[in-house]
Amino acid sequence: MPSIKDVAAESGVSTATVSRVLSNKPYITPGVRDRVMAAVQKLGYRPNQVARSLRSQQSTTIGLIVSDVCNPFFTDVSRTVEDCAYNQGYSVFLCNSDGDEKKELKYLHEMYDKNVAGIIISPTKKTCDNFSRLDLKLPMVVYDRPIKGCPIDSITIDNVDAAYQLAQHLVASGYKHIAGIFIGEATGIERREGFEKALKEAGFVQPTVVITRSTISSGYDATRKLLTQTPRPDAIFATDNLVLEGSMQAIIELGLKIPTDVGLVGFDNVSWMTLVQPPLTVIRQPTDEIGRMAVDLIMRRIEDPERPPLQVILKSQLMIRGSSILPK
Amino acid sequence: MPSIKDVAAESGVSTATVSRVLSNKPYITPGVRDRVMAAVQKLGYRPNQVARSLRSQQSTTIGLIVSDVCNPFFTDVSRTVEDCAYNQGYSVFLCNSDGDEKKELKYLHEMYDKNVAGIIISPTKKTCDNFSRLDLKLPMVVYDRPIKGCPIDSITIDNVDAAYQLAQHLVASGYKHIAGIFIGEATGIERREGFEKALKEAGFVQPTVVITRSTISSGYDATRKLLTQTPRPDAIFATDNLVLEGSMQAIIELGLKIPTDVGLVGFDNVSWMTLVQPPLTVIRQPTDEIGRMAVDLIMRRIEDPERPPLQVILKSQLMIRGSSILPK
DNA sequence: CTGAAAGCGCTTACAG
DNA sequence: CTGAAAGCGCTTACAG
Repeated sequence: MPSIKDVAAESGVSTATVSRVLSNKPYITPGVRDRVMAAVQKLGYRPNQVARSLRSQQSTTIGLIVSDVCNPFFTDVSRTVEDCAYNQGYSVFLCNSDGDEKKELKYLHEMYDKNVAGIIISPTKKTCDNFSRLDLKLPMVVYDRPIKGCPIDSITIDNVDAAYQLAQHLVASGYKHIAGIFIGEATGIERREGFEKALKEAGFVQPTVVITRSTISSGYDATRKLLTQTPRPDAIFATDNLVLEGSMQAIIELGLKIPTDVGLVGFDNVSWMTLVQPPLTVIRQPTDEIGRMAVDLIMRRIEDPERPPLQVILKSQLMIRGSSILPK
Repeated sequence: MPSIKDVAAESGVSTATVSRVLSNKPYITPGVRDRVMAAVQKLGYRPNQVARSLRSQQSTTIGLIVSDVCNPFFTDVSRTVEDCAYNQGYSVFLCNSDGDEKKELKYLHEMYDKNVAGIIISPTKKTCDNFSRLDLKLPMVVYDRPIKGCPIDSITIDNVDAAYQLAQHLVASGYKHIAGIFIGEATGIERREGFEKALKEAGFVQPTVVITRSTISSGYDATRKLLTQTPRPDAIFATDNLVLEGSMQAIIELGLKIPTDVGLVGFDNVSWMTLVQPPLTVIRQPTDEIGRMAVDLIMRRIEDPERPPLQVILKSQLMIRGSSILPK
């Protein structure tokens, strides 16, 4: 592979000049620019990004840490991030933390070592709690989860309010014994808060709450347990699409009917949710907007490390469908 | 951030020795090793991967090109690739080609410029056809799609046979007018071949075949068209999970019943497919095995660029469910 | 077993 | 407007 030296030799200028032409620096004599470009063309020269990155201490890679790209919420966000990054000439490093802070930390360091331009992350609980101690000296944007005590660019939805509305909707539909399945961290805490608020306002003294992990199988287990106890809940509120999927599995297996035996609602609007019978009522998160905004914020942070951090709260949307409507 | 010079100064040895200790090179006096490690610890030194990569012409990054990470087949493969790579000390660069060879080529070059250790790719049609002309001089593993006229490590399933079995199953179930929806490239061609073979053997002279793109909406459109013409097909064979999802949408919208009005089968075993009524009959692809094998092959190729290429063909599995069983 | 020195392929003050 | 030279932070023959 030709290096910048070969291009310099071919076009009869110094490597400095070749570098300047290629970086679109000003003050180049037009004839020189043409000669350099011709040499580049002729040799099929492509600048070595590793050398460029080492020397300039910059790069065109951004790191993206999700808890699990197989969760459709994160899949969608990742896709949008990748698209937007691509449009800005950046590429992305994808890592799954699995909610494991060890893994997350290892990835954060690895990204740092590889000199990424910035990191977009949905952090684990520990990292959320101790964000200020992380101190990676790198442009960072947090999404999906709230960071405490540290001014940083972040993108979230109003989870308390969204959960509140979703639970209110169940109440308004006439369900009397509503159970919620949440995870004990991140968005789970806020969603639980909104859920409990709505139920208390409706006069349900002690709402049933189960804490679990964000997987299909734990949603399944939790739901099975809930629906085989007495009194049996007549509606289930699932904290996210994975738990919701597990819940639906369990309900079907138990031979119960949605929405009459059990109402079912949750978070995340995944395409299969309108294919099942009945279709599922959910809070739709604006995954596109989240991804787009994350790239936007990280780019602006890379450009100006000193600008004041932005806390963006995006609108979510209650999608009412058959799974939560009791026939009169 | 401390550099190797600082560690050398702190431990009273040369940078060469520090480098040797950190790369676990042999012939280090134990006392020296300890002093260096202590200095590393004390300073919190982390080797700069960019510098290391530039100098050694190696790296611990592998590139992964999928057509679209939002397609659950690719999501699953990507996740496994990331996991396996992580276990080997590698991280992954994820890119979506969208089946666009321009984008794909740009990414391939970018990966080359960033000095990745190797690339795992499900190539576009054009790249499949002209693989030998690509000539990136980089370890490569191809998956999902067949490469012609070029010995290269690859991982596929026997799509012709899988489709043959799936179509045979429809025939055996008693469907008489079976239509197939395929894409005009990649796996679509082979799946169509197996489909047509089974139908011809069953005496269906001219099987109905529609060519489309691999998206939910094009599956939807194709199915709507098929099911509103006369004679109406009594079964639909969808080339992948996205087309299958669109098909199901269309069938529901038209008010037709599966499996009685229309049988429905396809490729890819996605978790929602057992949640819908009736659950869908599909060919399950071993996404885990594919991802694991891809990383395995790329590692072995990185280790030994000269080893003879392997063409791995993995077993798929016919999962018979309610969507293709006509009641007697 | 260890160090001095060259060099990976660029960019960037500095000088002219 | 351009070039000579230094240097980003490592690794690696080479010599001892």
